[in-house]
Amino acid sequence: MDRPTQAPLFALGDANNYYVSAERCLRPSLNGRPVTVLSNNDGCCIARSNEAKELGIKMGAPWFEVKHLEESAGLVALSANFELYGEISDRVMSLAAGLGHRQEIYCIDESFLDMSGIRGDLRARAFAIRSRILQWVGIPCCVGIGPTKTLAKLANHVAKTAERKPGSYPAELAQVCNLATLTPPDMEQILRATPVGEVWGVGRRISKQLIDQGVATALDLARMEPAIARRGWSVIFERTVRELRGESCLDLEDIPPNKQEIACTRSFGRPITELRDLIEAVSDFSCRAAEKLRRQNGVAGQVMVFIRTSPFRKTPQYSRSMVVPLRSPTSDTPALATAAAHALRMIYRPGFVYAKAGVMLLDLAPSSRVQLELAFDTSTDDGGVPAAGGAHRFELMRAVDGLNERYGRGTLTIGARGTQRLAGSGRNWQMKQERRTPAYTTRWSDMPVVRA
DNA sequence: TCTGGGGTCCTAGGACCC
DNA sequence: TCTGGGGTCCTAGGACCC
Repeated sequence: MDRPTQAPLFALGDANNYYVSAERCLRPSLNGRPVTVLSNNDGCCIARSNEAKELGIKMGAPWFEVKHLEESAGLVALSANFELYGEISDRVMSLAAGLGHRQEIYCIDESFLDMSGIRGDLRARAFAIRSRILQWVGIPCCVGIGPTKTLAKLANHVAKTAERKPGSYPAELAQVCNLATLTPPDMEQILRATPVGEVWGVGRRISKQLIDQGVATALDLARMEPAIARRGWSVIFERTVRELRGESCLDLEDIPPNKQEIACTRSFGRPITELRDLIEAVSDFSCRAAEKLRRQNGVAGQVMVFIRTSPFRKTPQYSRSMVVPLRSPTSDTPALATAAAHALRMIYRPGFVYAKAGVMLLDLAPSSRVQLELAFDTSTDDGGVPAAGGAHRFELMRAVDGLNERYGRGTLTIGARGTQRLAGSGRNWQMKQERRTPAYTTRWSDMPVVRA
């Protein structure tokens, strides 16, 4: 318990081209081929193999713009299978945890590790974990180590780039890069070779502003006065500069905080104009969002709904959202779905071609106390919105969630009749079914769809 | 024809109050 | 003609991340 205070040291482990690598775990025949994974409705490329990157396919590239590469270059495109990626991620994360004493799972394919005070050859340790993940799960990873999270991120960038583009950085930094062991001149070289836009926290907009002011590399940014960063941009950006200079400002968050908002949004697979179709979509989104909410034992105080036309089309544009406060916070699907439908009716305008809609649950709180209070409250909300209606109702919801988790989502749905699959109808539906090979099909079932 | 989804945080500006 | 100052709270919008 009483570890002496150490100089902080962080590692960032990150899977390479994660979604593509996950697909390759199941289908080794994809190795060596250009592969891309497509977003919902096969809209755009959200992951690319190195071979696909070499074809010039950009992150987020619309599928219709690169589709011709299927014919001309043997590009393989797959519809995303997020359930699979989640399950493989769990395995990767549990192995990566061995790298440090604490782990923060940052996203599906990245985790930060606290390596402060760990003795021995850290580089060798990271290589050992890396090869274990590759061997046992089949996912290639890179590891970056540094005295701050921002520098660990940068080290990871160096490790990945040195591997993929020989000559960009010293070859001995490929796959695992520990910036903490570099001499100051070597460190300067690395920073000088890194475009400022690659620094974690510097996005497109700030990057452009920095370059306009002659701050083009990570080294230039590290030499900026933090006060200037704050005055010119924000406190967040000041922190980025400090971290880049080696001053640790961001702690490891090994206990994930509960979400402050929960969203479910989709682009539609086809143009939508009718209110009826939007209501079905929004009911479905409410349902999914409510499940996530109950999973974190939360209740929502507000529901937000938005609808919008496509900004990429020349057609008349319309985009509106509305927040509906709930009289009492709840995680009850019908209550949330009714509120969402109510908001939708308020903002819907006929005559537009809608491309996207979403439901967000806001003003979240832990449910324990509220549920207890509601156990004695069976009143209905304003406008006929049923209130949560007691603890047994909550139990019913959880039971339905359990069935859906076990037998596949959509086994049982509440309230929304005829939930139509407007979104998520991928091009390779049959391939998706095929992919459920025994190694990963703990939740598949042939149960008939039952609608409550 | 066809352009993802799900988050966090900060800031500016308006409303309101004394 | 001239038209305070400072505080709080809320929201919309914009930036960032993967």
